[in-house]
Amino acid sequence: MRSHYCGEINESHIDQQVTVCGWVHRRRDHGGVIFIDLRDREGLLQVVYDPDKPDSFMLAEKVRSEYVLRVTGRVRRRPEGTENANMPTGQIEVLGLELEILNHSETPPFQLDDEDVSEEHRLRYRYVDLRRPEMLQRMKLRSKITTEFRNYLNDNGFLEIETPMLTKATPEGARDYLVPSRTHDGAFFALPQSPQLFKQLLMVAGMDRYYQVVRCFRDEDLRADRQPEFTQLDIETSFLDEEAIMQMMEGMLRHVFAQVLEIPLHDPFPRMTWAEAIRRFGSDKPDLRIPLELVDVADVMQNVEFKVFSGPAKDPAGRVAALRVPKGGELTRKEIDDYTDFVGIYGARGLAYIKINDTAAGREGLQSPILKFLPDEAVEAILQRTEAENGDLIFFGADKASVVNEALGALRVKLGHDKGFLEHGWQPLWVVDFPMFEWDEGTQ
RNA sequence: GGACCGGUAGUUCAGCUGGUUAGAAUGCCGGCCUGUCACGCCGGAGGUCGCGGGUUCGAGUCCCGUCCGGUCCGCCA
Repeated sequence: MRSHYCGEINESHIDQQVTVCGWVHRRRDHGGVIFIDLRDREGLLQVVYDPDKPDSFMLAEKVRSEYVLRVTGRVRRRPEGTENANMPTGQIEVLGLELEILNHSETPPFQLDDEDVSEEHRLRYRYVDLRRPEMLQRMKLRSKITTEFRNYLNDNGFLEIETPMLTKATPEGARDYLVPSRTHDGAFFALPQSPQLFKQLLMVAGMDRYYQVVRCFRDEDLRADRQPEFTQLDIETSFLDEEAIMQMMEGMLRHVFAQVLEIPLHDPFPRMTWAEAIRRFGSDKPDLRIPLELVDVADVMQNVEFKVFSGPAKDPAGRVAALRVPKGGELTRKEIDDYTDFVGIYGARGLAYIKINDTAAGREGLQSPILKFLPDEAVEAILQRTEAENGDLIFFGADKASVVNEALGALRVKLGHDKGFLEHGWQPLWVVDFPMFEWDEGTQ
């Protein structure tokens, strides 16, 4: 019978006899003394075996990584100078009196403390991967987050209600996952892309405030951050206006961040219209941790000789924008070429730039393949509008507005990560006043 | 559906312009070690270089095909 978790034993247990069960995280055999770090869901505990107890000592010599043990022993303070400050249980240890090997283990397919194991391998041996303390922490974090969502919503009069999984197709736009019916030959269930219809039924019925931590399914191709099967917090309310909903949701996020991470979020969250987000960041979900912004320069490009710029500048559906990169002058030719290829993915046909070496030296202080196409007034206006400083670099996008937004928006994020512009912390933001419709440009 | 990157000991990787017996770290096995905590020291085992074909005197390396994995675009909110 286990008396304690490994990780919960501390100085208050000194001189007590305890029985712990867990996995061998590591074994250090010094010939005359053997240390075993025993692991369970609450942490690590050092167990010591001396030759004075020959039976258990001989067993301890046979122990290998990931064996499952039951250990009975006496908690004691570690000898002076052998404490381990890096371990929560580092002030104490258990002197092993008895040892039972509950299960042997084959050599693990990878080391649990190896950070570099490929995801493919970790998934193949998921039963080992899940033993890693990092995975445990993530599971605990997830559990804590959903618990705090529930706490907040329950306190605000919400009902947690489950909705069906095996249903009819409720088209959201994605492909449905289908499940063949046993009883109706040739018919299929569809797995829900979201509980949309069901929660609306609940509102019609007067349930008033509903939420669900719910699995949803969309049969579309994956991305690094997008899986076909995922969990969302689904909410529906009746008789609340937009303002009340926003405040309630803000309150929920502030509650969860405070309870789970002890991070205070802004109160209130800043708000930005969709149009402003697109204009300044080229995205309807801008990452405000990156301090780079798009600046419109179409008006100064309308009459330049350079048709690549003047064309989109005159086109009502076009956009010409600049993106200033602080200290971007340090970018190498190869890096600029790579970024040019990068924006090509989004349909941009090129990536013009100006390096600013010395703003006081006029055109002589600038370096750019397109400088010869631009009159002084245009160059002047660009430098002023982007607030360029010596050592900066300005990228340009000129094309259909959607191409410029997507290309420079993505470039902005990539530069933020590549060049260390990403500021730490959390920047929640409401983006409001989305358009009701968008053009389908039929790009296939 | 498309573009790009990758596949070499158990694991993570190196292997240049083709050239002797394919290396490192870690893990594993054995030996030594009574205070370590990524213990240390000594020794050892471990490879269908994803697969198939081609070029060549010679292919891990070059070419073609194919399978698998990843990232992104399309798609998806």
